[in-house]
Amino acid sequence: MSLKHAILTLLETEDGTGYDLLKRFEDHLGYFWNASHQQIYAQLKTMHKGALIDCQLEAQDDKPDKKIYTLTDSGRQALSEWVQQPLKLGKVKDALLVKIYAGHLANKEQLLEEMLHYRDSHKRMLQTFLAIEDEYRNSSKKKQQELAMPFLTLRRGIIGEKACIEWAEEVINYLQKQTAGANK
Amino acid sequence: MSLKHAILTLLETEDGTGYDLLKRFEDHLGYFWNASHQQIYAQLKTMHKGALIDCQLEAQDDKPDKKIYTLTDSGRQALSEWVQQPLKLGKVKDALLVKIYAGHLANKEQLLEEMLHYRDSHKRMLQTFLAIEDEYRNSSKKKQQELAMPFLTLRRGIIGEKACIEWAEEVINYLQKQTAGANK
DNA sequence: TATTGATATGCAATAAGTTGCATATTACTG
DNA sequence: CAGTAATATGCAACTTATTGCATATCAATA
Repeated sequence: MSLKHAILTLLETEDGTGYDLLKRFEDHLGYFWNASHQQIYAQLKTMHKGALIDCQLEAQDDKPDKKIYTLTDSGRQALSEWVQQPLKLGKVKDALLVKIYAGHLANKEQLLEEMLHYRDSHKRMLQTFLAIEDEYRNSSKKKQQELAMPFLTLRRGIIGEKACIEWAEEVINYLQKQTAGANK
Repeated sequence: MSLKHAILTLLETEDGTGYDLLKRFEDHLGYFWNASHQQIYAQLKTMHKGALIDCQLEAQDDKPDKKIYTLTDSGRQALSEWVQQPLKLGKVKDALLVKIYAGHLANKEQLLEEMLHYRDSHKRMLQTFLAIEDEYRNSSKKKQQELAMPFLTLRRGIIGEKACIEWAEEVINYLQKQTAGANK
């Protein structure tokens, strides 16, 4: 399992509650890892039982207590062991491609619309990433060195989004020719 | 679930046994969908129960019987319904990026080696895809029209692999500078 | 002739992920 | 003052996927 390792990674950077982690998945790891709050809370419970993380209750007036999780030595070790050992190649599951593969069954106009939407989503994502990149490039040398590795994951996002858009344009181009031809 | 739809898609192109489907996942959909044989056989069973597919036993001398599955009308309809309706965005899970994110904990040489291996795998994959592309471009106009949509999925593969390689080069470049610097 | 690899199928246990529901507070908006 | 969104947590049921095991034949190889 790797949600475990994703959580260890986030906690290694900074302690936090389940909710914090959820936000950080959305904001920082969102491009390459997703997890629902249910999954995160369940995983934290398991990891706490397994002594990979500690939990401090922070009482808050009126609000329910926060559970702030921190790495234990054992958790830190598990993380660095995981980072050392090679990964097996991850499995891909892209339903959109299955759909395109079976695209002759689809209404071309509808497919075109979906592709336009797909392209635009990815364009928006790219803009977001580019803004973060800009911020990084304008930060201090020290900060840049600190964030060098996370920055490389951002680069993956940027390069990946550009690829998505490039491909989407090809598909859109093809579908537009098709639908234009059909209306002649 | 979408393994169901991936299987429907494959069977729509051509009837086949579970084993055939496994091979076709590996050879054709491999870039964007993976499934183990256990998953496929179990899914076929479920789909057969649900009357999305039919099953003809083909007796073979000595060898165990083949179960050749074909789409039913109901299966064909389920597929075209699925193709019509818009998808929700798929979730990404890329453990390598989690690892890079936590890369400051890793041995840089080891990480470098893993990235070199990653790049080379993707280079090989790209070569394979380019060869298939070449084959397509040298086939008849008729064939090209028939395979237009699957060809677009191949294009996704090609563009995606190029992006992987480009990113890998960036990471490798960074890691090489780091390890060189450390040895000075 | 023994072993390996490809063909061909499947069950059972476990792990991982999704969906739906549930609660409780605070802060903002209409 | 009612409704919505954000904060903060979790259970239970269900679906989906992985891992390990199991069987049986045929063809080629060592």
